[in-house]
Amino acid sequence: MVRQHIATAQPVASAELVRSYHLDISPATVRNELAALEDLGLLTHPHTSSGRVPTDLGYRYFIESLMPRPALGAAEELTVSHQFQQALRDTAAWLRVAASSLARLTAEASIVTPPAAKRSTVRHVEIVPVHERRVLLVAVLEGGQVRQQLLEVSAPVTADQLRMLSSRFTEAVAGANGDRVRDVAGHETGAAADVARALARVLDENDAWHAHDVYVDGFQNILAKPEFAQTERGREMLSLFEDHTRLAEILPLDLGAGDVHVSIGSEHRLEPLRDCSFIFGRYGSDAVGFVGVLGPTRMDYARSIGAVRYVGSLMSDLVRVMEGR
Amino acid sequence: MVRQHIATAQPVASAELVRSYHLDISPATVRNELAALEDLGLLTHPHTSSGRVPTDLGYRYFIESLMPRPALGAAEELTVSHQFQQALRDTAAWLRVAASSLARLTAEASIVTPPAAKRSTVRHVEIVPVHERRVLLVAVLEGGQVRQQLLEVSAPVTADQLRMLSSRFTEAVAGANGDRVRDVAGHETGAAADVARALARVLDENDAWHAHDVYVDGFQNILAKPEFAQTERGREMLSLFEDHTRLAEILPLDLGAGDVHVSIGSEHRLEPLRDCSFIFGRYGSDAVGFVGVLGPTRMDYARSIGAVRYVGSLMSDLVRVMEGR
DNA sequence: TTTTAGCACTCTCGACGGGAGAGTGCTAAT
DNA sequence: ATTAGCACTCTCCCGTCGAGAGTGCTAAAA
Repeated sequence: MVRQHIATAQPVASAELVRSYHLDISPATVRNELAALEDLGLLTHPHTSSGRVPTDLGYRYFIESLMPRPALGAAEELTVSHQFQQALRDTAAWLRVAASSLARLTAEASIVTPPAAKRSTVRHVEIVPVHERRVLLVAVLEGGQVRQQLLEVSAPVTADQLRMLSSRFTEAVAGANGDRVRDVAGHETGAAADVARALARVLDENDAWHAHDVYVDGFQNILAKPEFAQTERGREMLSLFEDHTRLAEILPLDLGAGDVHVSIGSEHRLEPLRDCSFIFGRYGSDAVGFVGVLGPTRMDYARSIGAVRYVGSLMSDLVRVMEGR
Repeated sequence: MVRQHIATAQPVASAELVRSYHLDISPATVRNELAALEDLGLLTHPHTSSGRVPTDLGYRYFIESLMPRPALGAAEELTVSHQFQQALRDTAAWLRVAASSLARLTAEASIVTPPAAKRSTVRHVEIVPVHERRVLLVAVLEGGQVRQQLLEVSAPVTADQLRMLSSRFTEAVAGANGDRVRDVAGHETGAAADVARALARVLDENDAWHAHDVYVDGFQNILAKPEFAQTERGREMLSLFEDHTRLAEILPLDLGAGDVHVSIGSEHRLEPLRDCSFIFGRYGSDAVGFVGVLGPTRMDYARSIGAVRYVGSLMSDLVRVMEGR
């Protein structure tokens, strides 16, 4: 009840509450109640005589106990799912669309990580000639990601040889992970060995947490919020945003499928982002990735959680399509 | 001489100039000179009694006439080229590396657009099965970009059929542009026609100016500058930064190869970015893209121009490698 | 026992003002 | 042509003050 009003502004006063909710009790009564909540640690004062502000604990309590079941409107869901439909074909656009949808829905900053398999395996390999001794290795992974790698081979190869090599390789390594591909490399010589080693490396890199390909969007929304008018805090947040390697610090890697993780203010480990909250959801099953939003502790949790959950489910659908199910 | 000092701070005063350059003339003399420059329109006052600030025209004159030949230090060039070496294999990382190098070198925000051919042509086509009637079309374009597209075919196809189709297609459309591929599509039926149509669409999309895949970096640097401490202006710039479609407004599309285009303050068309400058360079020959930095009018032009030129030349090298030369 | 009115108290915020400092423009002397 | 001197004009940084908002507490009312 209290926080609802917080979601739109400044500290909130007792008289303001009775006015905006048409309560037929006096401000004094409300003050007593608020004082009680303050004793419980759910609210604070910025200074002795000013409205109340929820504490992190207060927000937590709000989310757990009194928040309406988070959900987007049907019309909004339709808009977003429509956008996903549009992007269905263009697999490279999925993450971008997810990030931008999330940013627009929540009016916060959004983060989307690519789906990462615990152990990537190959579905198809193609070796495309570029120049005499230079080839482009294109690997389609189980899960549909496409990885490319430019490489020099130790001996010149013809287009025909590459074609044969490609199909032989696809047979040999289909379904194989990095280690298995390395085994195969051991039995090959010349250009074939070069290619196999490169392929193994691609798979390994794909297994590691890679900070590239993380999509972010909507940072504008953050700078527009009054609490970030003083740039200091905005800068801090932006640096987290641009340096994707640091994202690993806040991703809830142990999150269960379909769950949504909310981290409020001081609950997370990032000192300079004390009064920011993160909301993350997981998508996918074999290969998992994260979608999330990032905003001030004062944010519309119901809406954001709903948006994260919905976009996460859409991403899961897409991944499922790509996994051939 | 004057601007040098500007590059580090606030309006600059006459006495300050004699002090920092150990001139053996008096402040009054300097004042007379400055007043003369002001009459020429190269300098202004923020208010009647405060140091001089260069006008856009002043910066322009500085760049054209008195700036030292822009160049990076050998050590810096080495660092950057080393980073490019690292990323040589990973074609998907090129743009990212370029953007981050530029941002770091200049301490401004950077923008890198992917290489776009006037008329994309195909080098290799591969059709990978995903599900019974769902396939992933992977197209390697002349110039080495890899494009993927997920599509439903009207009739079920087997993996063997796809393999044959892939190699037949690669023969049929190698070197072809969108229109030619569409011709081919006309002679095909069933799944083959579906694939050909999709391929033509991919090529067309690639020819159009596409705002995705634009890499930006270093926006932190901008927020750190004192002139952007008030968020308003920073927001304006960030919105340009996040909404890549708007970038088309400022790209100097007619730029000659190897040239660097500098746009200072009011010289460009973007009203809200009155006191920002852009520096853009072009890279590539068949397929061209842009690298650029974006900062306040008060920026280190020598350094930035040098950095843009150097990173542009490295990108040209990479593109040349990919074009098989 | 709970609610409420009343009131003193506290803290923020914007306006006002004055003084210091920085820097210029001008004039007259060198 | 250069320079010293000086008046003048801004900005910027306090300190003060009053208005306004909102609380906490106490005592009365329900």
